Amino acid sequence: MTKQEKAAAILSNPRNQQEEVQALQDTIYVLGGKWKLPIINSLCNGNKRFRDIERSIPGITTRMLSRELKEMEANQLLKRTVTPDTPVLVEYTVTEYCRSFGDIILEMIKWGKQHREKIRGI
Amino acid sequence: MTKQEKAAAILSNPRNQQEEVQALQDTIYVLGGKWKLPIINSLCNGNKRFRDIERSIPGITTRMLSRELKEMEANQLLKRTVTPDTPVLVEYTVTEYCRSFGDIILEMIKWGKQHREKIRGI
DNA sequence: CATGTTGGTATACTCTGTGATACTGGTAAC
DNA sequence: GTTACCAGTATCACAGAGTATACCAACATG
Repeated sequence: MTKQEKAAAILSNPRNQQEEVQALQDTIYVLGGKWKLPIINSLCNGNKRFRDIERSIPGITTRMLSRELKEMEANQLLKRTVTPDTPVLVEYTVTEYCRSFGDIILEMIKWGKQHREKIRGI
Repeated sequence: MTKQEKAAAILSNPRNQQEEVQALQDTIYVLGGKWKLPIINSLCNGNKRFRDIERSIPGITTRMLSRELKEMEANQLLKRTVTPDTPVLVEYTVTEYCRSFGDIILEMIKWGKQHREKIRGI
């Protein structure tokens, strides 16, 4: 490493840190709250209908689910499809964009499982 | 797949889903809020002292930082070390346990960066 | 024809996470 | 001796996230 390279590294390091904090905070903002990740997870697990999603997420209320679904639809994280047969069928599906959270969700599930084992193990 | 295997798969599937939602919600609970992940990230980046951590996280207030550090210390996510030289030196470091969030944080930073690029690209 | 399901909305309430501001006691630097 | 840094604490205040409960219209099931 030359002198200039060192200097560049030193100077660029704080910028990278700033960038990373920024990126992290952005993600936290988009996924904010108790419910968005569980909803995405539920959809990815094949649940498409309102009541199915509701039942698959312990603790969520219809109001919260309704609000979050709306917000996430507005943010292009999922698609709402109405099939006007009788009875009307409403289906929610994740967008490709939303699928990009897959790795985060998997890591979080992994952590949660390990955590439980650890606690149980004590 | 035999009949029994199929049945077992069908029966075990909902249980796995339940388990996964549970794990996900546990993780969300532990990492809840705007600040815990940025704080862990900051510590992992080498910041140890209160004001350094504070400066490294845009938007955080001393009050929030103080609260979160206390809570995280109580939950064994980090260690507080006081060196009673004059002036007193207080240092925070992550525990091994806390390091297990590393993968989640990396995935979230990755997502945040891609998100920014995507938005900039439009 | 009473009951249950679906896809939600309406209203009212709690509460806590977060922010803004100020302050403290000790040390160090200028 | 005034200013600045460290490691926080103390109050106050608020929006909005989340909860609880009830309700609706349309259809299906027994």
